[in-house]
Amino acid sequence: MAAPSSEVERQRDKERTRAEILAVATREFADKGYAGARVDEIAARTSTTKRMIYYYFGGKEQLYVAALERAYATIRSLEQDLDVDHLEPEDAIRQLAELTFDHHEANPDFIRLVSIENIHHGEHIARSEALSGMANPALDVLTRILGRGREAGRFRDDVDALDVHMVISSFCVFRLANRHTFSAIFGRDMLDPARRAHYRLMLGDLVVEYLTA
Amino acid sequence: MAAPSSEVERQRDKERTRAEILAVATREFADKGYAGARVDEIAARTSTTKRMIYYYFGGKEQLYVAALERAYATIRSLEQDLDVDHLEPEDAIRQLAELTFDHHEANPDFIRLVSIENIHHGEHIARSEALSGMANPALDVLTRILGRGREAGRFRDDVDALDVHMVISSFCVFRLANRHTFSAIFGRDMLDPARRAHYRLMLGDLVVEYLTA
DNA sequence: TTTAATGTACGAACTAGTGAGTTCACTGTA
DNA sequence: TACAGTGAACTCACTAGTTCGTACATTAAA
Repeated sequence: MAAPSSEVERQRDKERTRAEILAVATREFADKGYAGARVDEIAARTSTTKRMIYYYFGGKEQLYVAALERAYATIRSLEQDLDVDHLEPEDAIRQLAELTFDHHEANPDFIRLVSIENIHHGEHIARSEALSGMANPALDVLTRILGRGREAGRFRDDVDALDVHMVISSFCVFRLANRHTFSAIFGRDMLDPARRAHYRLMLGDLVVEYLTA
Repeated sequence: MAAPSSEVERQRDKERTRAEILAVATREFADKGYAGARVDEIAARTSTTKRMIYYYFGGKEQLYVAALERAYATIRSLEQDLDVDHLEPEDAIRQLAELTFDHHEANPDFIRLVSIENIHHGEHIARSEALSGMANPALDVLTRILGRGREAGRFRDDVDALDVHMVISSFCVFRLANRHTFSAIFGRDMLDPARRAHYRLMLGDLVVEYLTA
């Protein structure tokens, strides 16, 4: 048979097992919340057993923190490839906002994990060294864009990068995180594909009009 | 002794007991989430017993729904006394936004319950007749303001009241719902009283500049 | 052969919910 | 006015089922 000595088709694979547990746990925690998620359920959805969860992660809480850390790391790495320094400040802001819009929409589990972590008063993220120090690359980009816009006299100067980031995040996060109650009360699905372009444009207009006022 | 026949100091009081359970349950669910909240803990924090929770509400889930319904009703009643029809559209919008800002800040438990309900995919709110139909009075006000602004040629016409409501809610909800992770990652407390006026003004500017662009 | 990785079975603690009985306020009746 | 009757409000103790975590045995790989 084919190469049994190489990396192909290993039955016992530390990384593979860890990664599978983490992926399943992320889905489960994002779906049910920390208290609502069940370790036995997570184990059942993997090809391994509950014993392995405790072997690799130590316990339910550490598994949750690991899932949270991985989710943040994923989003951060996506933000890395953001190159808008060659654009006009208005266009750069717009592109940054739209990238955030796209990332959030493409990663609903991340949004849900963040909501869940906030329900728990951010106690885990505050304790995690990997997360509490993790800077946001998008913020540096934003700082540069704002600086260029202000120098050119085109942007207002009573807000900083974090304020603008907050506005963009608010919009993108709300659209995902609160869609269920919003839909139940107002009968409008904020994630309806037919409305996507409208919201995306709206966010860009919102931020740019505010900054250039 | 004084009037034993009147309403004073009743030991057995249906309404009082129900209300106390509901108040404690609201705090507990808002604090721990649905799955994280403990019926025994809720009972312990009341002056009555767990049996009474089942006697009056039927079960944990019905208690949660009752707490959610009461929270929404409270917010809606606050929105009732909103009279801005005499103001210029720009000022009216600003005042509406600031009222929402104030209400959300004053009712963190409501925001948390909504977050929690969204984690549960809004399954309870969708089933609740009391909630799924409950219209938002602020939305009617908003519709009128937008109409006046558009007629006067001062507001853009590519957004409806629900879109504007969404922007305002996004900002106000995010500031409360995500403050823990935001603070852990960026080191800025969005609820710092010193920054309150700045955010309040920022929200008004944001919406007005967008609408009048 | 040694050790890392894995599976099975189990237990201690917790948790939602209930069965059964008690107390209290009030009402009609003698 | 005394009092038995009644139903709502309430207490206590218990159980059936769940859930996290682990002891112990086993297997594959180095």
